[in-house]
Amino acid sequence: MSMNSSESVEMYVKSVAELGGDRQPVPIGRVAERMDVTPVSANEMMKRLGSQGYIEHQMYKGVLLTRAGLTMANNIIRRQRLWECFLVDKLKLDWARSHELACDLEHATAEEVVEALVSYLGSPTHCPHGNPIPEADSQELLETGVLLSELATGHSGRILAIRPESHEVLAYLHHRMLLPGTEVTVVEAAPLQGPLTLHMNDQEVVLGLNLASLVLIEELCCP
Amino acid sequence: MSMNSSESVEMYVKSVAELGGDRQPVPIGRVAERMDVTPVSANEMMKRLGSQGYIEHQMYKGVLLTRAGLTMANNIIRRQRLWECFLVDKLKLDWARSHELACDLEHATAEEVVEALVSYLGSPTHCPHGNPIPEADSQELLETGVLLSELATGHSGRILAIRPESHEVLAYLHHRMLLPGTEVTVVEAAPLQGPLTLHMNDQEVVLGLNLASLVLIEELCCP
DNA sequence: TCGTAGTATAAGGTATACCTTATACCTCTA
DNA sequence: TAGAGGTATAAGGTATACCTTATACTACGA
Repeated sequence: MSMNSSESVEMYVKSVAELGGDRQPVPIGRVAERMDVTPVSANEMMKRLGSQGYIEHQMYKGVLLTRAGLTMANNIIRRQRLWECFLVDKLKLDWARSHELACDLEHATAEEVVEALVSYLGSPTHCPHGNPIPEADSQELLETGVLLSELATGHSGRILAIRPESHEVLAYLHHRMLLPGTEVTVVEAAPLQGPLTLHMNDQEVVLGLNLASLVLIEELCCP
Repeated sequence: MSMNSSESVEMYVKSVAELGGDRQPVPIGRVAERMDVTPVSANEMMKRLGSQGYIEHQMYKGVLLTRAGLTMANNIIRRQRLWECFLVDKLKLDWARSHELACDLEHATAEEVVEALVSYLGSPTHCPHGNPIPEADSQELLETGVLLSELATGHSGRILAIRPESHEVLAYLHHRMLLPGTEVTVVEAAPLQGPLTLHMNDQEVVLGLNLASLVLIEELCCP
């Protein structure tokens, strides 16, 4: 019962959570991609995480988070999003950069710092990218909205959140003003996984489908 | 020319600086003690730091910081003391705990965060324990005041700073109200490295000599 | 159903950062 | 000046977290 979760272990558990490991088995190959390691390395680590009780490995299918794993993931995500709030709201740092800066800090943050940060920030509920901040030791991974990539042509919605994959993605979306709160309408969806054409802020914006799948939308029923 | 300074490397360089490696050779045994590793391990690491140009090893005498080493140490100390200010002034966390909490954060802090933190905190000049915050890339390790352990009997002074060795030490001194700003008079110095008897806040306080050597004093000429 | 893409495991290697044990060596003090 | 205590190095071990190469196995689509 060692409470030794190294930075590496924490990053893997967070990755599994962000790949949906709380609901469906996540293929280890996906984890390897996300962590930028070889499948062999990811496999080794999954074995370790399994023996430490954070994941359950279904052969040839993927890994699922256990309760302990989900709790750990939520606590890491909690820390990260709180730091993002601090970096953006207080330090006025770049919205797109905040994600990776917070990722460095999240592993070095004691519980008492997290709780003090919560009060200091006024108990924020969402990070600057619109993602919900889990409660401490939460067992559920909150999901908001539908993917912009799955919004039907002609339909409208308001951007709720951006899944913060990388600095690159965030900077790109920030530059096109695809930010939480913005209203968008899908004008056209090109065939063969082609890009979406969106109407927003009285402008037309063309967005790749993979990028659109990182944008979470609250569909507006009466546009 | 790799800008890879691992947490371990950073901690060793900081230790050497705090042991006076900017002025006199620090015996590697002292470094080993401070880092809580064996002399053999410290020796291995000193070899690496030497090859990376952070220290200079004088055989059987000790290690000295190079320019690069001193710059690194100052930047680490700068980060730590800034975080201490944030933790104590903004988050209202424990004065004694802030040192080690900041030590965790200091290695995970990007340059842009440091600079944003400086503005946010209003460019503080000293940490909550009274130690000066070095400028970015500073080449000089600032020293303030004289050691309380070297204050002559009968003399008075004002506490400038506490050398933050450990949580234990800080908690002890905090409990006795030995804080920056307090005025103290040395009433008696027991022989054979015995404890000091101090007069402060209309009370008598007895303090071990080793502890007194962690307290920095501005001597008051006309008590 | 066959093959391929993806998944699993074995074997062996690297780098970091520690450890122990043993030996040699220097410096300083009694 | 001799010995003790501290310092240096060699040799070999551990754990983590990666890697490559090779082999085997599974699942799924054509």
